[in-house]
Amino acid sequence: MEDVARLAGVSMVTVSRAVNTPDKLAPQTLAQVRKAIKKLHYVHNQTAGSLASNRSRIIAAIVPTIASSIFSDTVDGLAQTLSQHQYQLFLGQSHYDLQEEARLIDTFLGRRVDGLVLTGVDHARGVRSKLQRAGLPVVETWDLTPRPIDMVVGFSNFSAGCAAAEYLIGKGFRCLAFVGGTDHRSLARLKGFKEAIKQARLSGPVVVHTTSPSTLLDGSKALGELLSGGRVCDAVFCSNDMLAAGVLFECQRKGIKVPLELAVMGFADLPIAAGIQPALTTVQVHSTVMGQWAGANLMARLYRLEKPSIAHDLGFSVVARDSA
Amino acid sequence: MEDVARLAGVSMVTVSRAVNTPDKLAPQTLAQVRKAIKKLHYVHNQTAGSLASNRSRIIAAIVPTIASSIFSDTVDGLAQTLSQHQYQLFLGQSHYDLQEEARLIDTFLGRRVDGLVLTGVDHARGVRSKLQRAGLPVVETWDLTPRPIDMVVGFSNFSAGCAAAEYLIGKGFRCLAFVGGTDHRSLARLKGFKEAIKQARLSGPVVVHTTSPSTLLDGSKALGELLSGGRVCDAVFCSNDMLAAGVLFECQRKGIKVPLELAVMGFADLPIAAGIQPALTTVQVHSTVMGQWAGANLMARLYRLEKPSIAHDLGFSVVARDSA
DNA sequence: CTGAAAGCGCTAACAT
DNA sequence: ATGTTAGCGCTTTCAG
Repeated sequence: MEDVARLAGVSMVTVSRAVNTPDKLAPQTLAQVRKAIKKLHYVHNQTAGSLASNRSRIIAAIVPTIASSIFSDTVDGLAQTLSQHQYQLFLGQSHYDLQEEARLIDTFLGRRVDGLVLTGVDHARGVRSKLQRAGLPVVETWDLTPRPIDMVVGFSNFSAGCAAAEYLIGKGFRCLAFVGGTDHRSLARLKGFKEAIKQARLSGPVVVHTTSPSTLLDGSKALGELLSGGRVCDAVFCSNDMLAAGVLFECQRKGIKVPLELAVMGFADLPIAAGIQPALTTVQVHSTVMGQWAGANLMARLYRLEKPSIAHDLGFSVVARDSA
Repeated sequence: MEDVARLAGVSMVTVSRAVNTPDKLAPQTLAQVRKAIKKLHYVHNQTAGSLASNRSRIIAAIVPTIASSIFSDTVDGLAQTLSQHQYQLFLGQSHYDLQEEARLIDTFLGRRVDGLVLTGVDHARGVRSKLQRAGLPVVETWDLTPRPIDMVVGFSNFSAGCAAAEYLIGKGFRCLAFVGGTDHRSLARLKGFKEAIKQARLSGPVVVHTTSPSTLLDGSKALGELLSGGRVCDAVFCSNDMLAAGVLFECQRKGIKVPLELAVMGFADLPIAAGIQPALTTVQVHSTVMGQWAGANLMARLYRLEKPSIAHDLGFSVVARDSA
């Protein structure tokens, strides 16, 4: 930077300003500095900048997994917003393990990220207090809670589970099954699902647990378990669309007619839900918007533009298609 | 850090060593320092560490998109390797735009990443020289080239295209079609596909171009175009499995029997290929391994453990299933 | 609009 | 095994 300053005949501060706040310089000075930067192939060192300014322009996001497409839209929405503000994204995977999440949070804190996006509202002991002590903006996503660490955007997994059961019961199905993982959010959906069944004075549901992340293959296997069980169900609610697609494919293989012999319902409304044959009835959530909201509210807080809202319920909706 | 040092009755370097190289301390000293760290809730500042040590422990990866699952396994493989070495991952999306890739490279260089993983071997002007001048390890993926920027791991997209055509021709299909995007790698596959058709003295192929990233929906639409075209084809090669799945679903909707009336072949061997009904014949590539190789060779170079290889051909294989 | 001085919080290279 | 010294490359604050 000193070399650039010398070549441009200015001081180092001016070079710094040329990089960070170009509008605060006289156009001519700016032009000279830029020429010098180009000639010397100068690459501004953001690390030093971050240290001096105490601002990293980095946001970290932790998702359970990126290989399953369910969270990638949220990351994408977040990335969209961040790139508009020259922010970079650190990505971490918790693999559905709260301890792993806690470890990632520690390293991100050490790297002085300006903000953090978490998946879910269920965390390891000590995480809440550590983050509050750190005082950095945090957004929890994909769920709601009356007591967020800082901000939260999502929807009620419990209500979504209820809605799924109500939809199926409304369609006349009487023996319901649930296929899903054992993470906090899947279990919340299951709880809602059970509650609605109870309200309708039906028995069940039959439950098959899969290991997270739940894949297409888990769906196929789950159908097998379901069929070998004692009770014969007429509808299955899967806690994500991939699982549901796996069930659907297995039905095709086994010659089970959907929805006549078995209704199938998914969750998330991934692109495959609308594309698959028969089209999948599912619960739509606003995956991309969650990421965008997280990004926007992090930025709002970092730029002190406004008092961002603390909680935001994006809701969900049952999308009725052919499979149920 | 000074506070910790004082409380533990040691100097700052000792605290630094307790964090970075704990085995170089006497067990007792280490314990004292750790106690002080805990008591004061000290969070080590890696940014300052990076500046002082000139090493960020960050690797940046640029993929065309994360929302399409095709590259997420590579990112996952990379992340696996990095986490073993306490490295963090910056993720950027180029959206299939070389200029966008170049911009991302600039910001990553400014953040002094220790290494870079790129998708493809086709880049904007000036990128090669800039990276070579920066002197940081770079791995290009998902393709091969005789002249890598630094290291390259992948497979020949041209050969994969050939292999697809040869497989279909070997199965007796005579009028082939290609559905795929217009990025460098898809076009290389198309080139190979054409070459093999020419070698077999057949005419065609019929080509339908989609916009990248190519989705399920693009596949459905592409089948429409294919059917409305003049020539009636008996086999389609899709440049990724999602596209192929879209074609398959559309065939089901239109009552076209696969593979009897139309054979469908995909690319990448995503989980859906094996799961879908009928199971999709496809070209398998080693998506996760590419990421792992990239990570391992970046680490090898950064730790100077060995002279890493410059180019690595992971190959591919045609997986024959039911759709073709 | 531009500059001088004083760090940001840590680590490398030497010492002991 | 631990400490001392001297920065890493930038930005902040305050002046002018």
